[in-house]
Amino acid sequence: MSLVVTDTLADERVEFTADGDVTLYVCGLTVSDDPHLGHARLWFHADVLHRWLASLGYDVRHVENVTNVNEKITARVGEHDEWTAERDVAEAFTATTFDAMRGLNLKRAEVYPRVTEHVPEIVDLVETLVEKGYAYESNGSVYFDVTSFEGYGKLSNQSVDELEAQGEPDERSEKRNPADFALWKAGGVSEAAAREHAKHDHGDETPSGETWESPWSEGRPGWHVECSAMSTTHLGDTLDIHMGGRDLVFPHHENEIAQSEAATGDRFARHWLHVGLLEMEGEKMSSSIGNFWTVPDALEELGVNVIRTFYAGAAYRSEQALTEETIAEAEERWERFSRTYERAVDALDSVDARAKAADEDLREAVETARSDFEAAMNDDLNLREATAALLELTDAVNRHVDAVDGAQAAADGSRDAYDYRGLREAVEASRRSAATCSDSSSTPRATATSSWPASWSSWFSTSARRSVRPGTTSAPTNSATRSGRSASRSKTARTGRRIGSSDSPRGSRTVEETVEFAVRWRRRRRG
RNA sequence: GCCAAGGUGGCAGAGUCUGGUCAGACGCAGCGGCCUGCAGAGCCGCCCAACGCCGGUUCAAAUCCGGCCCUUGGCUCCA
Repeated sequence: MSLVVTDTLADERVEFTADGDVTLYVCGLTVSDDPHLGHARLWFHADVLHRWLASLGYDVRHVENVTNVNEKITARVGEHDEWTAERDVAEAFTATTFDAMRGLNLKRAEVYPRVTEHVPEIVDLVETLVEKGYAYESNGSVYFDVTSFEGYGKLSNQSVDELEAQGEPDERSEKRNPADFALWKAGGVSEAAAREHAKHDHGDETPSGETWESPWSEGRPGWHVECSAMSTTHLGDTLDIHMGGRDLVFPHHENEIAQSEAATGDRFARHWLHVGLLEMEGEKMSSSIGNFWTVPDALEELGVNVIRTFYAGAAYRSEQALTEETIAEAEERWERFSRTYERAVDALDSVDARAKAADEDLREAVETARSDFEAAMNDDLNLREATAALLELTDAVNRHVDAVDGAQAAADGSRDAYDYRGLREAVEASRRSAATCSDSSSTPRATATSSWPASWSSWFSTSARRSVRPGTTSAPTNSATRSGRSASRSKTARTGRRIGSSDSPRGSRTVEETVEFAVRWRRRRRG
């Protein structure tokens, strides 16, 4: 059985094939703010894809860019005393981004390239495009001529004619066509742009950002070119998979295809995977809308286990709703996994676990779960279905342990036995099904019980044990106590949860307050 | 207006490619039972019945075709 994925460019489900190794490029973050759960949704699904491909035997070469040149970053220069330049701001948010990724237990990419370290490659790429006649210089800036690239619009199904008709003709524009896009922009960040994105008052000194020398002008890289330059540098001309948020299909990814394929003459990406948006009250979670929940805050509040379980509740290509209810569901699911895990471990370790005891129901459930899980994952990484398969297995494990416990408790004093092999196979099946390695340090008990904790929890977390018995975990992170508290938290205590970055200018808000904010914002926006 | 993704039960969310097994998965919420001193957890059952609307194709449509309505994202700057 092989993996099938939904490919945006082909506009259909296609069988994924590659020989030996897979090059995976994930369209990463612009580090102008704390990462939020919307960003993390992409990271999580890229992580699962990475793990699943590895389990299928591929050597995954995963690259994820860090865009650290942007006017939104520049706009925040001066917000704190130590933020004296664009790089300072970018470094601060790169650090919080990496912390967040670490906290979410993501497998590391091979490299996280930064724009600032790839300006020569970007200049090379732009020069190639100019030489080949796909780009032109205008007042020190360089633009890509969309009419020169035959396939322009093929990813987003737009025609150049339509795009041209939509654009506002501007006599003063440096562009030949309204739909052309910048590859190199002369000068620094404009005052208007710096002001628009600023969260504080610049006073007399409006920051203009870093600039670099180029054959055309001292200026800044264009808006889509960094992904082309960095992916090509690290993974070659043709990527196996290019992954990103659905909101980036146009123009970002469309432009990446145009400039990359025009420059190399080769296909840019064999497969395009787009992750659906995370919605909050019907709108996408977005820094600019303000309806966001930062990853650090969510980790603090929910713990990594619940967050990953939440993401596993919907397929990558679907949109997903973040509400009190959907979070509560993830908490319930995670706690259910954890409890069942505890019971299975206790039963396996018990003196009443016998190799000769056999529970056909359990063993059949193991087989079913194993094949259902694999089928679901291969079917376009259907995580909700895959999770369902594991939950069916928890049913069977609980049935088995219940039955034995029931017999033990019977007044007749008989001694019934746990199906050691069945339970152990549940462990093994889960491991093979999930086929992922755990990055976590193992507790002694986890080692003794083979890989169940590693496999089950690896989809969701670092260690299943934390959630139930925080005291026994060997990993000294605060998510241990966090999860432990979460397990015992009453339902009423869940309401009124604070969301939003606590140190953001907006301050901390409840869900209700954020929703109110979003509604007001939308009204204002639509006049 | 244009392009894209969607509109499935109280919620959430699979299924739509390859029409029938889909009155329908898994989970949450709700109800009942078992278990338990009680509760929780766990197990079993129920939840009396959902495929945006209209038309078409077909023996048969959530699934194909056409039209319409609605939601979200993108289409200006910016990555």
